[in-house]
Amino acid sequence: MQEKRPTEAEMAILGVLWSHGASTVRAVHAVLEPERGIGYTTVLKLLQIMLDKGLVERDASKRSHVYAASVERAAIQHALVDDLADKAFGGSTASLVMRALSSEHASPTDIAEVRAFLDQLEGADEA
Amino acid sequence: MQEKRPTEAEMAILGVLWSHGASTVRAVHAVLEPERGIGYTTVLKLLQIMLDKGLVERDASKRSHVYAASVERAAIQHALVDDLADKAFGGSTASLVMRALSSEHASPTDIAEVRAFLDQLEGADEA
DNA sequence: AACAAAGTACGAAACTCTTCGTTGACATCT
DNA sequence: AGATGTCAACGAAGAGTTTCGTACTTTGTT
Repeated sequence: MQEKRPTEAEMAILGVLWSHGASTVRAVHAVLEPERGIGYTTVLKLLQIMLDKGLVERDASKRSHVYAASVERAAIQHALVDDLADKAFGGSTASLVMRALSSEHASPTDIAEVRAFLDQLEGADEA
Repeated sequence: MQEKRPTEAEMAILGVLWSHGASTVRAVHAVLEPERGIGYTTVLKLLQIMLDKGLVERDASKRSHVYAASVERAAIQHALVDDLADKAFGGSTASLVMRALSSEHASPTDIAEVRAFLDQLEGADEA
């Protein structure tokens, strides 16, 4: 069983791999450098560490190795949410959700989206 | 402006202070020792660090200092949720919420709770 | 072949977090 | 007063994370 729960820097890299697909170190660096001022070798090192941890896979058949996420975005998101629920909400997912929805960052659009999602969820239950 | 975002161990201590109210080091330790096997001096040190950071206040007028949380539970929960939304959900609170609700840890009871909360939220909007 | 460009690998430094041992102060009991 | 117990303060160690400089390798160009 593998350890879930990437660190902050690892999440930034996974974010790139998830949205851009398999990428070279250079490509990942090109995305991350402007938004976080991170060096090339830092990205490389992180990817090597993540390879050790099993968070990414790589194709080393060409000179520029190509890295791809080997964990699913949804799985990691679940792990992080459950972890936060445990640490800060006594394990209650419902508390976490309600707190999230009462944030000023939750727009009416967010609320509507969530409600639609909920309708769909319950519809599936009854079917 | 103060740094929000307690670490994991700090959250455990804040949890005790929030639910038990102001407490001595010994009292906090009594709660945390069984569930996490943490030493007395570790709790003390953590509380001293948290005092520096402004996460707790203390009354040192008696021999056994009494510590109290100086941040609100809701505020910290908000900060942590927003932080997670940024790091793992591209800043979208709605995505985070939906992911939380689709977890196997979200029971039908949780769903019902959230729906009720949503009804109330929208009711308030329309009023 | 020599040189430059682009890559990977490695090691180490700087930080943060967590942990606890040790020390010295103070209090209590006999 | 002396012994015992309780407490705060401090320092330091170990682990994990993030960072990058340096060195070595491979490829391409002249």
